[in-house]
Amino acid sequence: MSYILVSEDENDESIELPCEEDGTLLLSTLSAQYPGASGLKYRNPDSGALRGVRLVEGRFYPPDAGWGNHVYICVFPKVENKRKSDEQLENSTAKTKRMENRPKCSDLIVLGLPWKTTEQDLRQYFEAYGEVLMAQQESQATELSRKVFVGRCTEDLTADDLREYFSKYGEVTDVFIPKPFRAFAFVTFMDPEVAQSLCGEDHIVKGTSIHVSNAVPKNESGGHHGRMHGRMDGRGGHGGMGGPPMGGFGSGPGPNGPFAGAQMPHHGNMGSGGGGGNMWNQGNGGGGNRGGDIPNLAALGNSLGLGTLGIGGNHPGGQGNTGGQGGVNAAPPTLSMGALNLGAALPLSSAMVAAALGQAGLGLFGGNFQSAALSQAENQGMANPQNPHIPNTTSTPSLGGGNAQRSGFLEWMNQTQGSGDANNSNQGPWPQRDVKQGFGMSVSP
DNA sequence: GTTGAGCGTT
Repeated sequence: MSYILVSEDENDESIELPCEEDGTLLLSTLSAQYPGASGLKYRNPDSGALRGVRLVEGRFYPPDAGWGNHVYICVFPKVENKRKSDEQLENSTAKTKRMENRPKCSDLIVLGLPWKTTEQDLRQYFEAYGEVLMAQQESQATELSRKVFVGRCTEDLTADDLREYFSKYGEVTDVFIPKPFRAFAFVTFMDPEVAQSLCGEDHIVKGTSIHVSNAVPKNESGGHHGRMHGRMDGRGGHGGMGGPPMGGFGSGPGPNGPFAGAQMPHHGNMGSGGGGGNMWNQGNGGGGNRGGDIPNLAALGNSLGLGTLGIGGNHPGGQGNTGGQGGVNAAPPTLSMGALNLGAALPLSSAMVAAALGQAGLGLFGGNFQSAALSQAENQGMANPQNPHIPNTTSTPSLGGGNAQRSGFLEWMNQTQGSGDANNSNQGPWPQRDVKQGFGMSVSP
């Protein structure tokens, strides 16, 4: 294992950072010691100039001559103050200008995370791009991961049997066997990692082959038994146009952008608006369980492995609520929606979009995301944070096509500001990065 | 027969 010397400043004490087997240095390794660092540079002894280190998809690549004995210096993203200077603005690239002209975003949704991903992991990864105010795994994930579902139980298996058997893996804090007999049980461990480690396995308990898997959240989705079926197909409603499927965000982008409704003091009205329909299929027409939509989204997000981040935020303090009254009301206590940033309600819908597109990836949401972070993300091709080798290049079929059967939400996403013309694809007031670049990502102003 | 309760209601 080789180490390279890294310091925060040219005169600071340096830290030896371990390289990977292929000789690269992981950005995450750097971030672990220098939170927020986004790059590396070193003094080229020949020219006396500073030289940047190549960074591709989360890996620093050594100079042609190898890492050598240079002391590498951390580079930190420029934060704030850029947009204030007209001079700098003029010097900036068109892309930068474009981004500076749009309201900053501060919330990211991160999809496709492994179940094992911790908030610490999220924080560590994203600190390279700026201050991370909040990194949250939907709150029940931690709780739920302590509990496993035990399928194929037989009636002779008692709670004590299960407790005794599973105790060899770790402390069992609870065993639940539904009555009347339903051929399954839940076993809760003290240590989530123990629970996690057992998932997917078959075990023999008292001669019975049982199957252990993740416990699915219960009491979710507004009473649809916690599953994604229910009325997500949006049929049977009475119509009306406009309004996103979730309802509550107003029929058009407000002064603060399309998600203003979620950020404004007044609550969205989950019960009105019509429109909507389903995220996945060709549902048209309205209806559907408004109140349940947000929890459904949450459930989906969780099933995808969802995390939310708040970066450098400038949220309207305490205002708004996540997705309107209905959603909040319908959210089970374990969702603790209040703990989510405002943007989080909508990132959940981003999860829906990404899921509908069969993508795992990133979504950026919210109002004030630092452009530095965004451009960093762009520069890195929005590599999958969990696997920098896999950029999210999944194609995005049929989203921008102006399909009349497109889902209400996607249609809404594509509408032109103020016009409500759903056929104006890709003309919405927010960048259609997800569509145009094929990333599983959306950015909202 | 492979996904749980009740509390009491933002």
